[in-house]
Amino acid sequence: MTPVRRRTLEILLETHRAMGAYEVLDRLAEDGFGRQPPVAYRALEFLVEHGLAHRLQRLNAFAACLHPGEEHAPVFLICRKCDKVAETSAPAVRNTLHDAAGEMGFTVERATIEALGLCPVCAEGRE
Amino acid sequence: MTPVRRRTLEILLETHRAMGAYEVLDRLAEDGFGRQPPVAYRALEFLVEHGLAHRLQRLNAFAACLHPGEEHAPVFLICRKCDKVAETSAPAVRNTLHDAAGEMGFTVERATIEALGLCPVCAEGRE
DNA sequence: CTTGACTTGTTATTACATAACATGAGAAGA
DNA sequence: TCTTCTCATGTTATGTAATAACAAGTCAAG
Repeated sequence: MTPVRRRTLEILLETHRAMGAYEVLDRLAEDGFGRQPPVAYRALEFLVEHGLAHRLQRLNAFAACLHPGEEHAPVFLICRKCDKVAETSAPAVRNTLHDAAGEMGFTVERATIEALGLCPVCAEGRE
Repeated sequence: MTPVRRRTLEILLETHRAMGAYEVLDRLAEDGFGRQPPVAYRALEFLVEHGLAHRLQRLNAFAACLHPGEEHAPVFLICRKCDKVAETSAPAVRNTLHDAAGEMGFTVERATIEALGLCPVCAEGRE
């Protein structure tokens, strides 16, 4: 865990939002780190590899992992209003997925499960 | 259903692979349609909106819908070797997802479930 | 002290996606 | 028939996301 990587994780944790790589990069640059895309991408890649962050495909964004270390099957609930990301664990979902794939002879190595919708807060207010 | 849209769908069906928008665009151009990105993106957007195709976030790509018309909860099995996409339906997965989200007060509007792995064919041969 | 693995940084380029505007065809209504 | 509206298609230009390829510094093992 190096300074850039630590700072990147801190940024993700502080905002608690789905963040684009370039958004992260801007913050890193403010703190004196490099201003080039690979700086952010490499740090984020590292965090993802080590289970400290996740990549959200739908938004082309990243979010800090809320359950690092634990063996978990993350499911993301992304609010389309405020971009906040709730991460929940639903082993049953994963199991069903693996079973269904297995029936077709397909070997699942990695899975992405993302739900887009409204969080409780935004659902209360007017849309 | 217009010529561009029809041709776009045909292309997706013919290849039966996850295709990037620019890949689709090249084929459309060969057939005399426009060469600019919006041509492909609009046609693909239309197909997705009308349930004739799906967008695969992990690959930034698109694939024809194999069960158009049916009310379905698609789950994608993407082979990382040959890029072929198998689309299966796993209502149980969706149900579990909706339930888990509901417990947290989250309203699911759309969900993306994609599995990356090896298809039976590629799993047989050497990786 | 030197080799090798690794991290960070750079420049440059590629890939993906959309904004904004112009044109033309076809339907709906005066 | 003519006008108007809608919508599909096409364009130019730009914005956003991601990676390739290389240079330089650190640090531990031998």
